[in-house]
This record gives sequence, structure tokens and C-alpha cells, in this order.
Amino acid sequence: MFKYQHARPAMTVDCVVFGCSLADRLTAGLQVLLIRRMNSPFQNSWAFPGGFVRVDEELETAAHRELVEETGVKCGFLEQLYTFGRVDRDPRERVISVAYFALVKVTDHQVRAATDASDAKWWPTKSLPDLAFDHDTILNVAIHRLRGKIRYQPIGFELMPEKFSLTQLQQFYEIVLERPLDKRNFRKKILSLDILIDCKAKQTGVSHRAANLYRFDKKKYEKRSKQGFNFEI
Amino acid sequence: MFKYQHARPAMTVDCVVFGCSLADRLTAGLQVLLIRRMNSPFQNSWAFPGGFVRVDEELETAAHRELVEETGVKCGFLEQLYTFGRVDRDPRERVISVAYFALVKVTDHQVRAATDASDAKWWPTKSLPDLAFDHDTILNVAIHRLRGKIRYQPIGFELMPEKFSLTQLQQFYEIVLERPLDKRNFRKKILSLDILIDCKAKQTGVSHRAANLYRFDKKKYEKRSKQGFNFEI
DNA sequence: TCAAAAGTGTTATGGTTACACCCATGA
DNA sequence: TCATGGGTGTAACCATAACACTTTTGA
Repeated sequence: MFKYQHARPAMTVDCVVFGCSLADRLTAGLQVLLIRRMNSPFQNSWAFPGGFVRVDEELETAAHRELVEETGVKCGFLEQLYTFGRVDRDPRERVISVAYFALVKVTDHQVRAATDASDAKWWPTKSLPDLAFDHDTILNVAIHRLRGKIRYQPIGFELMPEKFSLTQLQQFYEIVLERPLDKRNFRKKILSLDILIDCKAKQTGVSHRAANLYRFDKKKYEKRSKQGFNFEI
Repeated sequence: MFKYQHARPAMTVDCVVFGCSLADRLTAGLQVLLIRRMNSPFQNSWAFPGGFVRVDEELETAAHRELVEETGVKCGFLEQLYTFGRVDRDPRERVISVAYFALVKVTDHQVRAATDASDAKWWPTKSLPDLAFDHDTILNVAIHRLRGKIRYQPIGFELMPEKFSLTQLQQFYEIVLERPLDKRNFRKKILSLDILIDCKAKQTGVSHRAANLYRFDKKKYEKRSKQGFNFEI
């Protein structure tokens, strides 16, 4: 038992994990990773993976831990999104949640539910179930952040496979920005940034002209960033 | 006494309040509001106004309350900045702080210290004392946010007097961005946005040609924002 | 009349947009 | 040979950047 002179809010972290499926036209689109809650409140509802912060644990560590525990996913990119603290956001008691914003390659991980989650899976953001707590609000903030951020930080690559075609990259931008982009202009722009490495390899198993594949040159990007280079799409 | 099964971090809010003094050349520059801590830890050190969040109080309400209590300042603009939760950021125990970012017109308020603050005053960001806790980190994040944000949101007006000259506005941008701007281009740009109202009044008591005064047309800005208009400097 | 800041237009440049056809591949 | 997506260049337009002199005012 821990005793305090004043009542204290509980502290949690929640992770909004985005993935992007480009595999086929039917499931294409932005995906978000949800777990099905095993316990009350909102038992059996879908929610973002997350949970209580341990008193001697860094916030970001807690976010990574909860994500792995509940879904088995280790994400490559994770940053703080916003802190949600509405007094009535949890019916049990005052709970303040630091939300994190994460990106993973959908193909990289087998999702498997555990601990407080009876199920865990990717959902297309366009057809989500009702979410627990204020998680719909959190999602809106996260999508807004993603949309803003891909314009001036090369985070799109976190969602791409290791080797990708320019068309795949463009598709990702179109999905997130929700508008079509001109193919020639997009290519001109992205190649002029000089942060892609030509893999000298082509797609295989496609029944049309095979696209050239590229990798993101993270080293080069970071070096040039320090020199004042600005990524911008 | 309040008892919990697990140890809980304490929750605080801190306010980074910016003001801008354009009155004279000597004190010109970005100012930040600090209080002198009355209690341990960091007794007598300077810190941002802030304090514990009550268990039934909204985070933003707590930020406003602490700011008024400790400094007497009511701010016009306040938004969440970032949550700082490093395990070792407070020597007493685990304290997670939601930092807020606020802007006030320096001229609007008489600063007066109270409650936990033995003193409260504006400091130029260019010559600050050592700050308590991790408040230097918080300040850096806040300045970075301010610098980014003035480019695409008309928050500069929150720091201007009600009626201001274009030169004053330009000075503010120069101070925050830390680079000179071209007078003609700045005026052309800001006037073309069509969000200023010509007061049809001039500066008084200056020993040179009196500048025309303007007001920010908040109504018009908000209306046009909804229609997809983007402020950008 | 002097000092100090206000106010004002034009040109060059570079980035963004719009746009249509041929190419390579597997079925 | 057909269907499918891959790959490519140019011209118009617009926003930004650079730049210097005249005007007004109070001391």
C-alpha cells in the first residue's frame, strides 16, 4: 500500500501505432493497431495498446513495454503525441494518459495479443470499430500529426518496406494526405532531395513493367539535416 | 491519506510564459516569466510557474490557476507543450510535468509574486539565471515551438499591444526567428494576408515620422481559416 | 535643419504546377 | 497482342528575394 497526503491521478501511456498496407488495392490504406480489452471498463471494446506507467520507469520505456506486451510489436519510430487528461475520460477514476505516436512496417511483425489484450490486430483507419475511452479523440490528433509531419520529416520511410518503388512511396503520401499527387512532380521532388539509394534492383512477380527499387539513406539524411538541409514534400 | 496499491508519480503542470518587450532597444527581446521558489527543492532558484494538479481539475485549468496564483498573470493564449517525465527530474520523487506554452502582452499585467513564489518577474531569454529542475530543457522545447509556430499561426499578435505598428510586428518576428527580415517584403506579405485592420491612427510622442497603427482582426482570421485560408509568413 | 524611423515598387529567380505519351513485362 | 503500371520533359505561373530613396515628425 502506498499512501499520499493528496489524492493522485493514475498515469498511463497509450500508443497510436500506424502501419501502411500497400500490398493490394482492397486493403490499401492507413492501418492502426488496436487491442481488444480483456478487462473492465470497456471490456471487449477495441482500444490503443497501453497501460500504467511504473513509478521508476521512463514514459517512453513504458510505451514500448506496453506495446510489446500487448501486441508483440516493436516499433521503429515512437514519439510523444499529446497528453490527455480530461477529468471524465476514464469512468473509474482520474487517469491521465500520455499518448505516443508510433510507426511500424506492417510486414515486419506478427501481431499477437497477450496480457490485458484478448485480441490484437490492424484496422484500416477508414472503418474502425467504436473505441474505448477518448481514444477516438486521440486518433484524430494522431492522424493530424501524421499528416502534418510527413511533409517535413522523412517518416514515411518507417512505414515502407526496406526496398520500395517510388509509386509505393507516392501511394503512401496520397493515402495520408488524402489527395492525388502528380507522378512526375512527385518523382522529381523526391529524387532531387537526394536521400534515396537506387537498389539497382527491380520488382519481381508483377505482370507489368517492373519498378525500380530504392532504399532510404538514413545516414545521409541525418548528416545533411545537421548541415541545415530541410526535407519537404 | 489516500492509499493506492501501486506507487504513483506526482503530476504537475508548468507554464512557459512568453512576453515580448519592444518598448526600448535596451530591453528589447523575448521575455519569459519566472518565479523564485520559496520552498525546497531548488529553494530560491528561478523556475517556471507551476504546481500540482488537483485530482478533479482539468490540466489546462491547473495551468491557468497556478499561473494566476504565483504571478498574478492571466494569459490570453495557452496550449499544451510537452510532457516531461524523466525519472530523475525531481530529486524528491517521481514527478511528471505537463508543460504549457503561454503568450501574454507584457504591458497588460502587473506581475506580483504569491503562494509558493517569493518573487516573480520577466527575464530576457538571452540572459537567464540557472533554472530549477529540467526547466532549461523545457525552455528549449518552448522556444523551438514558438519559432516554428509563428510561421503558420498568427500567435505573434498575442504578444503585441492592442494597436501596433508594422515595424513592431516585424521586430517581434526578427527577435523570435533571430534573423533580419526585409521591410518591404514583410509589409507586402502581412498586408496581403488581409487580417489587419487599419486603425486610422498614428503613433504619438515619437520624434520621427509617426507610424500607422493596426489591429489584428481575429474574427476575420478565424472565419477565413475555416474556409481553408492558411496564415504563413 | 537634422536625426530617426516610416513608407513605398520593380525586377530576377527559383520552385511549383499542369500536362501526355512511350516502355517493359507477364498473361 | 493486350492490359497494366513504369518511366520521362517542358512550359506557364506564382511566390520569394533583393534592393534604395523619399517622406514625415519632433527636437
